[in-house]
Amino acid sequence: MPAQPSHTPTPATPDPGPEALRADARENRERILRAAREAYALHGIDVPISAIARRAGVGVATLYRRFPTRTSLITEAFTEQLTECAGALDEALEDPDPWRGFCTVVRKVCAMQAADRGFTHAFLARFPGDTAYAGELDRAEEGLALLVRRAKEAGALRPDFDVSDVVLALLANNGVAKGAGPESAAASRRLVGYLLESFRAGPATGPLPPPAELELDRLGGTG
Amino acid sequence: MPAQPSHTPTPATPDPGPEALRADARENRERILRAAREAYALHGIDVPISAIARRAGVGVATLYRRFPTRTSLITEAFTEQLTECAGALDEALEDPDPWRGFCTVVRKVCAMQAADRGFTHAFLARFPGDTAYAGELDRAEEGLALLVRRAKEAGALRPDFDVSDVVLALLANNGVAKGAGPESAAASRRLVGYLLESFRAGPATGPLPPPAELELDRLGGTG
DNA sequence: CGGTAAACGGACGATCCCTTCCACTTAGCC
DNA sequence: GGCTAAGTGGAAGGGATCGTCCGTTTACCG
Repeated sequence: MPAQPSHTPTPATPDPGPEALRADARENRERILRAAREAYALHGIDVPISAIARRAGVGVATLYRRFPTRTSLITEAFTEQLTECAGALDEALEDPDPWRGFCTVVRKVCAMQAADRGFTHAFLARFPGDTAYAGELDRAEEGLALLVRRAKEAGALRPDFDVSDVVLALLANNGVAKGAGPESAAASRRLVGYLLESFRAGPATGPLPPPAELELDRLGGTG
Repeated sequence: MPAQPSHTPTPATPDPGPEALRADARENRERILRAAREAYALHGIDVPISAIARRAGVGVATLYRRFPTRTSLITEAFTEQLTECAGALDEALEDPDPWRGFCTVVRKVCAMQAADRGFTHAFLARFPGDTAYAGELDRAEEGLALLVRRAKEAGALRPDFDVSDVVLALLANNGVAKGAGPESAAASRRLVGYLLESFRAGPATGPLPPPAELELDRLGGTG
């Protein structure tokens, strides 16, 4: 990355932010994001950039100037949904019944996975150098750990449940939800039903294989 | 496909079969299959043909003459494992305890998924016009249905279990097993532990979301 | 041992995708 | 209204993979 001309008004920020854009550019930026969300939801994050540009009715160059890298577009496109996830977690933490909160958040995130083919990929993929994601993820993991602890203390979640089992559930659900149609949504619901049932503390739970050391990053990489 | 010369000894079979090959060609064919299995296990079925050829120590043309299409190579490479699956199912059917048989076959196939990155893809992907697969699949589904019925009658498998839930489990497991390392094998084992527990007939099982109309084909397509 | 056809390998054209470049257009300010 | 810089679209460069072609090599048979 070459040095900027010596005295631009914004020396350290290559991205002036969406508000500083010219009106038409801001409009196009929104169109691109909308198109990207639609395309990702329908076809996963593997859709060519050119397809997104075409769907947005702009040229490829326009897209690239606004989102210099592929990942920056993906990141931006899914920020909304990530926020929604974080909100779901916050709501769950406010529920007086921690088990109900736990179920709700798991159901919600899994339903989002099933509804949007690209979501999990964006959710699980580690974007190098992307600090916004990292912060959210850390916060989410903290909140999740708290929720799990409370649900266990309430005697509703089985004691040998591990926080990483949430990731396990998300990955499993992702495997089911990848198919496009409405039946994959149904399949996802049924899987979550099974899983939540086995997560619940019960009388006759036998020993379980040990939890894998799953992290929210490190996963969803190459598959 | 143009007509053959009028009177070849094998008029209807474009593939003379591995035995009729020249010695060096047969040797190379085996090398290619071995290389393909290794590569698929390590990196999934997305590895370039050229990489497999290189690994096998042959040129690309050699590979293409033996396996005219990408899928023909994949099909051939995974036949062995499919046979193993069928064998596992047969064994399970001979087990006097249908529940134990059921658990064993689920664990086995899921472990194979976790051990071999390409396996599920080859297992679930529908290859148009591939009759060998179709026959095996039909047989497998029959056997599975029988096993499930027996396990239910024995009172070990919950009554609202559906045969398609096996596919559900495989897809879920696939989502977990996609990561390469040993921890994905551990994750797979743990998931299967959870799932089998929730599949087991128990006292306090609440209502479950309805089964999706999952078929062994139609899935694993585009994701 | 020599001939022939099968088999071989590397190079090649086609296709797809990402990314950059450049000449033209247009919004926003004076 | 006109100037300027931001913005735009399409074309072109670069990389990867698929599948084919063709001149060369080699196994097998007589």
